[in-house]
Amino acid sequence: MTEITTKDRLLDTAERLFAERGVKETSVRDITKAARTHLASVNYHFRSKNGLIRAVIARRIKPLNKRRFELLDSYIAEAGNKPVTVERILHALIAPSIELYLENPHFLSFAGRMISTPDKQLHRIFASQMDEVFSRIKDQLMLAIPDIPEKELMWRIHFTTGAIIHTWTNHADLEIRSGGICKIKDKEEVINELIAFCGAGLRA
Amino acid sequence: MTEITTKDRLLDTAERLFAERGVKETSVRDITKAARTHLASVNYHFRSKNGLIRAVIARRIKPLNKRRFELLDSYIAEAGNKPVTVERILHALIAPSIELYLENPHFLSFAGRMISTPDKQLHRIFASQMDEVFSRIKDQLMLAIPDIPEKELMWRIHFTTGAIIHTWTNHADLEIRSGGICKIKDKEEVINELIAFCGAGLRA
DNA sequence: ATATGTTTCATACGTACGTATGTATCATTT
DNA sequence: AAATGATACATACGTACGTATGAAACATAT
Repeated sequence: MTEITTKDRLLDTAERLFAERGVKETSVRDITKAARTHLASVNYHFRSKNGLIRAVIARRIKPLNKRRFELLDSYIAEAGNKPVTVERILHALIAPSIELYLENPHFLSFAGRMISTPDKQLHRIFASQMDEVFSRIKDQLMLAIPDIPEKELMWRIHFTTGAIIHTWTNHADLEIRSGGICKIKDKEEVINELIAFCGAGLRA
Repeated sequence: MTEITTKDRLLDTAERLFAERGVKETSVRDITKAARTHLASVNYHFRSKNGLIRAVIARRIKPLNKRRFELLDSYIAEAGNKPVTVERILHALIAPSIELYLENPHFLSFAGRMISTPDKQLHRIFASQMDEVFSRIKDQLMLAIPDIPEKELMWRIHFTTGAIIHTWTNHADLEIRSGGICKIKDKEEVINELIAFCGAGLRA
């Protein structure tokens, strides 16, 4: 509950409020009040509100992609000379995000929205990180399903991304609409459903 | 270029600026200035900024869903006693939105973002409209692919939605990343790719 | 114990915002 | 032509915002 430093408390609180209310809708005063510190602390620790936003993002995004690459590399090593299966490639892409979501839902609902933010600077932060991931995923998919033309593959990776991100941002609606039977808490189920859907879509 | 009434000019301008910059990031002053009218006109014609936001949404969302239902109904009639194919069901869901996007890209990139807005009131406007659509789409899909358990179907409709919305909001990234080969302007291609991907995913 | 660097805090500044008000202009009807 | 209602407009109010400043409290090291 109580974090060690003010700086961490600010990061945690900002992350939560950004997710719950939006970035523009959350004032520095809201954040510092909720973090039980003083107004000037954001400017002291992060230079500006924008600095805080960037710090919130930086804290989570690198570890997430690191985990994806670790998984992907392990599957590549495991497969030896043979291509990694589509399902394993998707698992490396999807599972780390769902795991992160269940550890800390705030960041990914925030991030999911920021991926389509009109703020070009913020958008670029996420887009550049995703480019790395897509590049590696695409390489592996081209080995796994070599018959799919590149153009088609790019569309399908795009749709896959959409399905994943929509799950970060809008699973609550699904839970309500499904009368509570589709829950993001069912981690394995979410991952398996995403992999089944996107896997079939990719091979289509 | 020049619209007939101030009211329409405000709607068009607001729609564009909301899409380009975001709702919170667009001030009433920005809108009225770009629409070449005076500050007070928003309050006069729409009561408040919030009223303007709602009017922008109302103008587009009903006709969009009307078109979807028209298509779906025509496919149902055409199929007679037999179930409508998955591909036709998806066509009724997808094609009207891509067509609207190409007529007026502003609304759907705005709407795509608003579907995951933390603003509960705004979110509800979109979510309630989508509930209607999902309900009818789901009924038809249950006839088309009766072997898929309901829970699984709901997940897959959710993923389908994600793929579509992500295309409204983030196709520009795909176009860049693909070196220009995947373009939303290729209407038939986008629709066909979406249908192929989601169709395969739904049947998986 | 004193000095030094770090963190906390109260407060102030300038700006931008949504909205309300009062008046002026225009169009329509009689 | 006069009256009436709709629209346009300039302007003011109060509030909320991000940031800056300078002093206070605290911790650490010598």
